[in-house]
Amino acid sequence: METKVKSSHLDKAFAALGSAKRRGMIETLSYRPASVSQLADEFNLSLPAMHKHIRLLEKAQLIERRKAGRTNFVALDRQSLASAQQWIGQFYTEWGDNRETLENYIASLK
Amino acid sequence: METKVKSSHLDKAFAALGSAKRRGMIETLSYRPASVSQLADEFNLSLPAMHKHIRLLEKAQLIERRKAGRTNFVALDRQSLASAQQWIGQFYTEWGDNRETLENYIASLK
DNA sequence: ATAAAACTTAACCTATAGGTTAACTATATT
DNA sequence: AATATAGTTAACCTATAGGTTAAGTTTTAT
Repeated sequence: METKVKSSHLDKAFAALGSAKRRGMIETLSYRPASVSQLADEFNLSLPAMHKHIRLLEKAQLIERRKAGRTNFVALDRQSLASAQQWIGQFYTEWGDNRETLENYIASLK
Repeated sequence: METKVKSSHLDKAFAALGSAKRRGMIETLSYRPASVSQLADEFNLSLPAMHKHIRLLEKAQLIERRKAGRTNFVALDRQSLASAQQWIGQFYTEWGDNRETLENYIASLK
């Protein structure tokens, strides 16, 4: 399994996920692709504002975009999502946290 | 399984993870707790600069802090990491992505 | 040919990130 | 008591996020 990803991609992916609005867009796109206008409409954003979110998500490679006529469709690209999840997975594992508490650690230093 | 988390916490956690430096700090803390000075030293940052990162990570609840004498120790708090991972898990599943491509979707609209 | 639709781009504004240096506080050492 | 250690806080600077309005472009509809 390949885990190493260029750091700047993870930077952009995590940063992009740091907005509830954009996470909402990702949720929307998890059901089906949508056009820029449809998203702008759903999230009550002007086209220029949505455009900026789209570009951010695109640079983070969280979505892919394809133009059809005058309409721009975007779809989720689950690979960056996977990379982000895997990065976290290195340090968090579902099967529990049996590490010492900070308190114990400090006590152990004395 | 409880998935719902106050949106602003996820906002802060993901935003905090959107920096390679801070992800490095999290990796360091995944081995053992450390003091603010130790981290500043390891990451070649001034104390005020490190202080800001610490506060960000703390507000995102990615770390906990405890003062012992004049030294401030911080340790990973894996719960926010878990929340972030779970959020992503809703939309990305390891067992594959058999969804249609954007291209196919667009074709299907005609 | 004209006009409308679906963006895109540019100029602008405000807030926040992330660093700096300088000054201040609290704890430990000599 | 004086000094050094380990932070913290404040004032400042620059870059970027995320919105706005206005203008420009490309494609479709009339």
